[in-house]
Amino acid sequence: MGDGDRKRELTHALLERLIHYYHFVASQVEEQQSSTVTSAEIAKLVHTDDTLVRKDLAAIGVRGLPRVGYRSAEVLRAIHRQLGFDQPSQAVVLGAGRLGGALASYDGFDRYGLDICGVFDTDPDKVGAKVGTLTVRPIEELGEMVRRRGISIAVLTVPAEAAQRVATSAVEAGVKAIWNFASTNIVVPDGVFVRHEHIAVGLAELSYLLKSG
Amino acid sequence: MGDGDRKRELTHALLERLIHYYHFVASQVEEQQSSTVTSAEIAKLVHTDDTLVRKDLAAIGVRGLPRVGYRSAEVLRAIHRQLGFDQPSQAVVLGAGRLGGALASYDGFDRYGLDICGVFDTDPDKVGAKVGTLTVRPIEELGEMVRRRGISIAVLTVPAEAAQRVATSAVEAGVKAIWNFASTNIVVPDGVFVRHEHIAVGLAELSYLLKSG
DNA sequence: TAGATTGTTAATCGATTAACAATC
DNA sequence: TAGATTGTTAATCGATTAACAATC
Repeated sequence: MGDGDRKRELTHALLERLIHYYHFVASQVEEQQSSTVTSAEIAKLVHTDDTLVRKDLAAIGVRGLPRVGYRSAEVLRAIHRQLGFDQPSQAVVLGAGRLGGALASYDGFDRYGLDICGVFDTDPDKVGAKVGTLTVRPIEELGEMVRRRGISIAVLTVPAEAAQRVATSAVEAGVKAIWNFASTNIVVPDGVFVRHEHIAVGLAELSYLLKSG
Repeated sequence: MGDGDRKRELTHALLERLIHYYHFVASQVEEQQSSTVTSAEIAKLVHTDDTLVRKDLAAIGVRGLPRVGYRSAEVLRAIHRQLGFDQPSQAVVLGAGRLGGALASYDGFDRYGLDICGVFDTDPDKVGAKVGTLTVRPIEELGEMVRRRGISIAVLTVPAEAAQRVATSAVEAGVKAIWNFASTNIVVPDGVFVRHEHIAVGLAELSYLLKSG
């Protein structure tokens, strides 16, 4: 990317906040008649500070109107563009257990430019089953589909002992990022992103807050 | 809590790192014969810096051995104590769909002092079904179970339109924290913790990294 | 001892918050 | 105008990193 490129690297925290803003502003637009939203309103919904909201919006080029707030449509459009929701990423889910099924049939992804376009499993009993609008396919067909459709992301929900093997074959087929729900580390070549999702963390944190707070 | 109390408030980030350390040190103990681990080894597994690992461990009172590292058992014990894994928190899952089922049957919680002891749904077709070792119960029985067993956490996986209603009845029954997977905000009285889990964030972030990095 | 590793202080960095000016 | 809200700079805070001393 060139020096003059508008798109700067967003930090994890900012990215997360922008997605939250997007979510809540979109909800507000659906539920209410108002076409504008103030930084204080967004801040309240997202449990953060209004100054931070203004700074974040300024960072992605949204200008507000003093005494009015921000035009909701403009906020949505800016986040949409900044996060590249208009260039959808295609993903496959590997493992058609309960978690894989939940993720594959979750209909909240498309709003964020995410398209789950396949579910795979090794278990012959699961192959052929319907998961939402998708049909579970045998894992042998993964490589062909990834190559043919240029799929870039794999969502890994297989058991820990299969995780490395399945991840390796996904990467060999051309996947560039792995969202890993298996409770084990996986090793991938340089240039492949891995995000390890540690599902117990959220609950453990709540539990800790209860005990200490 | 008194001034002299040992247990200080842990930040979100530190809490998350400690859980990761716990997870990986425990795995390492299971897999290898070594009973010690260095800060550099932990740092590599968790993708962070070895200085930070030493600082974190010092913060929870673990002392290492120069030229050797840390005794794995001591690391585990300290995190275990600090995070209160020995005083288990009991939780119920509300909503027995795919996601609720996945969470209710996930066996990785107990290691962190978390005990899922009930699954509830309104759908008569789901009531009575087995989810892991649990049986789905009608939501009408929620209050009684929460009161009788002193359950403090509810994991909310019902559809958005039911979220507020179900959350309210859980709070009325005595639940003190809600792990909210419904894609809507819920309002609770002061003193009740809510953690909103926005499932699309992880995937959206990977997608963004692919497009920009 | 020499060397590897921990432990800790200081420096840096970035994110958040506070203050207030600018604007309609 | 007065007042509500954005926009932006400066101050603060906390987390991370770097440097290096302490230790076995």
